[in-house]
Amino acid sequence: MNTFERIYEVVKSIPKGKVATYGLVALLAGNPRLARVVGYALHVNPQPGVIPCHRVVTKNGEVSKSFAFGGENMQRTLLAEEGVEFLEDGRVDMSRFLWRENT
DNA sequence: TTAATGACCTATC
DNA sequence: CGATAGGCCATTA
Repeated sequence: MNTFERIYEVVKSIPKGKVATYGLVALLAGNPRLARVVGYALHVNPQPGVIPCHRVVTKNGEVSKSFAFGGENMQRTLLAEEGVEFLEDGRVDMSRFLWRENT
């Protein structure tokens, strides 16, 4: 199992209506320092539609600008459709929708 | 193998 | 609070 595949598995394991941070995915992937690699892995996104990259946000719950595959608004909309609420700052409500293993 | 890049995170000014 | 610098790991050329 390569690091990338592990990251993909983790990202795909993110339940609907919740969001995960790069650091969290990296942590579950094996190393908490893989945050950058996680972003890189999602960057290549070999399986769009299968990998909910829109559920991955930064630790601050903010969506990466470079992400904007269809506009930052797009990602927000997708998450909103899943039931994820947003703060007035335009960030995801990490305190409530941050994905956790034990919910 | 070396050098360079990155959808990050943390610390400091 | 906003901006800058450094560090971490893996991938790619």
